[in-house]
Amino acid sequence: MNIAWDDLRTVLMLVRHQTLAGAGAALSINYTTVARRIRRVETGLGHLLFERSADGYRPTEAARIVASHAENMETSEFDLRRKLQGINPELSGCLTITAPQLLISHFLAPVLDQFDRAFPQIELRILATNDILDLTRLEADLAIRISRNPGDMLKGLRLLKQENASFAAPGMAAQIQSDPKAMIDWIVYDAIPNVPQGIDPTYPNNRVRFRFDDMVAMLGAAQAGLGVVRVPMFLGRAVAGLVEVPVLPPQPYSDVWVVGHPDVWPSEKARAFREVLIAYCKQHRANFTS
Amino acid sequence: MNIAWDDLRTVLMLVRHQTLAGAGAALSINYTTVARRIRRVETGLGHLLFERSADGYRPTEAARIVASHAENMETSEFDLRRKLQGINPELSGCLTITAPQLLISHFLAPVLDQFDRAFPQIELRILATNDILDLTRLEADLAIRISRNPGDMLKGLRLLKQENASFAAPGMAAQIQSDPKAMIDWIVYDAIPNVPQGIDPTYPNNRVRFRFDDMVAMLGAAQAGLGVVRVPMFLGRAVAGLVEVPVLPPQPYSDVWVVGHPDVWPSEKARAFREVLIAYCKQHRANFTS
DNA sequence: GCAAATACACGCGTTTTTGCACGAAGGTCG
DNA sequence: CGACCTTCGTGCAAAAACGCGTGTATTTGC
Repeated sequence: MNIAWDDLRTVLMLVRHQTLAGAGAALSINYTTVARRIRRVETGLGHLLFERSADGYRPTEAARIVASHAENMETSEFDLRRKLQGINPELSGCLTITAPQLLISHFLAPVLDQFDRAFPQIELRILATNDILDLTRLEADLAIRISRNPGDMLKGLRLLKQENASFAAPGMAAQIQSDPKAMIDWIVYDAIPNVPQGIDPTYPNNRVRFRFDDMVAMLGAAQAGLGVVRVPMFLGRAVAGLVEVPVLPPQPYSDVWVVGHPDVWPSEKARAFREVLIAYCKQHRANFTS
Repeated sequence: MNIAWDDLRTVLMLVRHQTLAGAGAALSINYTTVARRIRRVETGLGHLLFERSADGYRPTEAARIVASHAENMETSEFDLRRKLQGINPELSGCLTITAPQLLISHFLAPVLDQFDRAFPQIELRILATNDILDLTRLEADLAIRISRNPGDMLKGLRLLKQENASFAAPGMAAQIQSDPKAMIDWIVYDAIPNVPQGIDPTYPNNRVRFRFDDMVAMLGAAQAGLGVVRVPMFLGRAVAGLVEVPVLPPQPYSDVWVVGHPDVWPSEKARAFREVLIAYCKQHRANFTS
């Protein structure tokens, strides 16, 4: 008569992943165990939940109903874990931060060092990705993001105003300076596949030479002298082998924010990290604008 | 990192019951297991959840937070089980009905017999109680209730209009008839502790002799000739050793309803039971009014 | 048309979880 | 003040759950 809640979670995972192995991996258990739990919950509820086939378990209508309620339970679990994280007074344990790779590698790395020295009991976990992680699902405790506002229902603090500008390898920079009317090759980001707006009329001839989907590769190409890139000012300045070129005058760009879920935001560990982070940003804010 | 949902339920039960043994009984597990699970979830979450003392486990603030979220999960579980019950097309398995004891013993018993003969695959479970069971928590699938409306958010169908009247043992009835002006002793229900209103002026002298908290005992007392009772008409007529006395003319009384949760209501088993029930009530509705 | 890959089913040995019996501590009542 | 009741903690054996290896069916790719 009594149904195990963990079995409901197993159903949810199987509905999501369609295969025993996939669900097992998501739960960090063997797929055989998934199969056993499914059989158990099926007999317990008195409903067939999946049609077994050679290419996986196909959920029945009943399974979808189970899954949707298990999803509510999962939401409650995340709510709970965030709340507990928020009231945790310890300055020890794990703290997960996410930020764009390039922001970490070319600017934030010293913050990590400082924080680790100041709070050696806290194990810092860094997720360096351009993906927008789901802070509601506790994929990270705090996120450092480049955007116009915190977004969603998140709490946020603006760390830095920033501008972007045009950069190129020194050789190319010299060539542009010596012949402003010559054709200027641009390396642009896939998402905005045109020559930037607002180019100084001194340089009338511009074209897109390459479109990239990855900023790291773009910087490499620019370093190799393949063209001019528009990047945030801190980044162009921080990358060796690039110099600013006056083709594109500095323009306002999305700001740098630290954001977090309201539940997690007040936690001691998050507060401690923000303190170190804010101090560091204040100290180096000149890097971000002209 | 991963927290077992069943452990959260265990925390919920311990917060509710305060003692390991109580929580264990509620979960049908040994109390040592409760203690072990609590320890496990405490280390898993990194929060102390209970203060151990000789008279039980006292929840901390963190435990209350866990419990409140586990309560949401429990609600989801009940939602789920009702939904599944509602879409269950089987005419087999268990069906739980609740009704007031006296309604069952003096009127509904034949329905149970008929239903069991018509649907032998369905195991009928009867909760004969005057308590209002929580259909949301699936304490019963259907309830037969004496009330003015279905109540809550429940679906309902009015089965019978009924009236009540005054009954007494034959000896007492004869005495009342022979001497209408003599003092008439009443046996009344605790909840309404006065002589009923609307008594025929032919019988001017009335007093409360006993107040009871239990209807079965009241009937016994009336059978023994201790006084006059006001009861639903079907009941006075069905009980051996009582006859109607004209002291209190028949009055409208709360009706008989069958009610159920909207999720469970459309289930095949519930539908089948209602069919038998309604037919039986139609056939015998004359018993309930004058 | 055949081989590789993928996915499930089943049986066996191991690990984990659970229940039970016993003992200690604190509170209650005569 | 002492017997009794309730409650929790611990050690041990039984039971349940689990992971692994093997076998089979079906799909995919060449």
